[in-house]
Amino acid sequence: MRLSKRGEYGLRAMILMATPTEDGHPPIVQIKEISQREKIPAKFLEQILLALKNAGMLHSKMGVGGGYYLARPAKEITLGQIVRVLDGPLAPVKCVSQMAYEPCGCPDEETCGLRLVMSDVRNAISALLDGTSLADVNNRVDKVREMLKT
Amino acid sequence: MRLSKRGEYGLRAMILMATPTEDGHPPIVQIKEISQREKIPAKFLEQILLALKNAGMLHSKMGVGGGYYLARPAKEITLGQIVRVLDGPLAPVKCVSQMAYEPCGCPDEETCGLRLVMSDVRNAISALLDGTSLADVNNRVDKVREMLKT
DNA sequence: ATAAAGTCTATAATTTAAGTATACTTTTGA
DNA sequence: TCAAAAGTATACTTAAATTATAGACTTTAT
Repeated sequence: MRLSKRGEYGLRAMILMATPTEDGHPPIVQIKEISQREKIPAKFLEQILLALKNAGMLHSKMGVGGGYYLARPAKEITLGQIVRVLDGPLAPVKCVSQMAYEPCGCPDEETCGLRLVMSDVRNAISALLDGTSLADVNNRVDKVREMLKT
Repeated sequence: MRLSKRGEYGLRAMILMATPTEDGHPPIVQIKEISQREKIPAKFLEQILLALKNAGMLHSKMGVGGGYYLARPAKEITLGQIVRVLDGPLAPVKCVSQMAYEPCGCPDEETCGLRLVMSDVRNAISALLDGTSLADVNNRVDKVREMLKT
């Protein structure tokens, strides 16, 4: 049940880009900066951000002073969306996937025990990842920081 | 977040072996039979059952009339145990694994947003898989069968 | 014009997954 | 006692996915 490096790096990068700045604007961030701060190979990150851009979750600006920034407000981008773009469906087995259903070959799907359970697992994962936005993540981090300060 | 074929086949085989028979005994089942009923390549299944045996979840009997059977009652074997043997830790990232923790390299683990969320995901998966025994699965299948009958 | 950025595509390196092969041991029963 | 039925053990192969690197190109600000 592992998240790939691709997925992990992409999530880290998106969370970083969703970190609010003084002014209200979505911060514009360079690949190089993300790469250094999160210790992600720059060329690998490049591909990941490009995929996210092509999926419509990021915008970019070329040239001097350019970089990437969120295409939508942080509270409208969920972790589930990001993971699906980078790692594919959330479901542990294809036959319980909402996004990419495929039969799994059991004689009778309706009475397949594995399917019944894995369907619950997929729903639990989806509830968490589709229910958590980038803004939620950063709010949570802030709360933890508050707690630790005292 | 995908379950491997190894994990999937192993779960299917275990669920099948946990299917109760008339007498109370744990049924003894041959590789060949499981392989045919579940459409799993026999030689691949062989390795999977061996791993499960070496992990103490199955016993076996060699020779004519031999086969595999559950080492413990079906209600004492959880899906989580099986998945861990065949596919490794449930956690999406190593740094939230209970069984096989490893640092994931973020500057500060306590305030890592990804870690906070993935920890929830791992707990949700664990709650379901460690909370569901082979007996639970078959009871559930029986219930669905009842429902469909009417 | 030049340097700083992203774009695009190819390819290399590594790892993992999935499946096959083969030689062996144990047990039963004709 | 020996042949057939079963599991044991390990090695090997193949294919695919993952992770990463390389290089040539485009856009933009100054």
